[in-house]
Amino acid sequence: MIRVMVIDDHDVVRKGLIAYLQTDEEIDVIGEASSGYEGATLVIRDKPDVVLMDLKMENGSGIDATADIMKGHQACKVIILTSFYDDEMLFPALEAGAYSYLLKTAKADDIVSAIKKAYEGERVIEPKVASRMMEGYHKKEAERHDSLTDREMEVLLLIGHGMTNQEISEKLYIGIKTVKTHVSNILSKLDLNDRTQAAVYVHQQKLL
Amino acid sequence: MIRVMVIDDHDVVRKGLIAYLQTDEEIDVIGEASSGYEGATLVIRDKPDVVLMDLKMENGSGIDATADIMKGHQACKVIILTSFYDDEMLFPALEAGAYSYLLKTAKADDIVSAIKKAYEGERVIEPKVASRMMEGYHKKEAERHDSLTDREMEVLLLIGHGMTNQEISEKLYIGIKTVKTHVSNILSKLDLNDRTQAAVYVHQQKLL
DNA sequence: GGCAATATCAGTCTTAAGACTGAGAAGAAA
DNA sequence: TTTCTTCTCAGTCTTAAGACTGATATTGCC
Repeated sequence: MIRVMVIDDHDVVRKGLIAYLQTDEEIDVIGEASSGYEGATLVIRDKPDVVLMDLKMENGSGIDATADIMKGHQACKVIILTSFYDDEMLFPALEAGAYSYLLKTAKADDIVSAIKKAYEGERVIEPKVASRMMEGYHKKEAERHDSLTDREMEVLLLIGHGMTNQEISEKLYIGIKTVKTHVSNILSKLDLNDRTQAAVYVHQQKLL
Repeated sequence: MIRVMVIDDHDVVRKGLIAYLQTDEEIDVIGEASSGYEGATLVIRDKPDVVLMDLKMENGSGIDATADIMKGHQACKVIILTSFYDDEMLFPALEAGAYSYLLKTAKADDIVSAIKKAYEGERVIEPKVASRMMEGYHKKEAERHDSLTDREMEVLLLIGHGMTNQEISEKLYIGIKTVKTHVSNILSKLDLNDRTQAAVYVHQQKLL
């Protein structure tokens, strides 16, 4: 039996996924969690063979949770499940220790298959995503140098929501001076003139 | 038995949802579809009591599919399932004939409950969404009356390009004071706080 | 003619933005 | 250990933004 844990903040998806997985004889769902933090804790305690992890969750991202898991239970195979539009997260996910990377548009049986393959030591990277990876690789290689840090990207996305520096500082629990520093660095790195152009950038690059 | 059909282009979600629903004794899943078009056809042919419809699908939206269904099988209760960020689709959905409107962050049992309620003639509108609806209602009511003038729309789009007041004034051959007046009126009419939010608005409403 | 909507612009005032300089702390990498 | 990066924050200074009030010209409508 492959011991599996499902982490997804969408109750519908999680319960459904579990119900479907239970129909397979080789799979045993030993636990579930609705947040990355809770999930990481459970994984380290119960040490499942495979974890199905939603990438985007309200309380803490799947990336962070994956990184936490790898610290406490390195043998675990984390399969990232993601919706279509965040394939730019593939690299951070793999870097954090994710084993496979699937789109939610994948067939349900592909998920089951990916679990079994992961258990046997074979990675599955969604073809669509993999091809984009190759396209974007060289570009990003050049851009990466003077690219945004994690924190800066975080701030940039909040600007893309239309937030002021004050609001961002409250959201991130940091000083407004710090936010201003981040914003200045963002504008400088992306060669933009003001936050409005930054917001436009976010939407044109479909970062949101 | 309540005869249910599930329409969702995410195979994981669909299969999972079905597997979960089948565990309920009162519910019988009689069909499924991975696109709105295919789903509408099946619904009209097999006439289920309740339809679970994903709002965002790759091939044709859930709104259109719902409208099609209501033309061919009006007694059908369509429950819209949606992710968190498209509550602006509530009105179009209800207009198209949707019966209930749930977020995917809802508990799995809430979905089951919503199906039973729909079958018995009771609507379920997600509270979070409903409250926003009330907020947005008057706004939209007022918006249609004194929506933006041609000139204001012109200015709004330039803001959406990331231009400053100075640049806009040069582009339109008018004084910067005039631009400021337009901007103030735009922000007031659209209930926004600053030009950054205006730029975000432009892109979210796909005006550019 | 009178009326309403629109577009234009002035003046004043307050504040958020952003540039620039400098610097301390933590962590990773060499 | 030293070095580098990142994240944090302070202080100063300049300017663009935006609110508010008020004014004039034009157009179309009743």
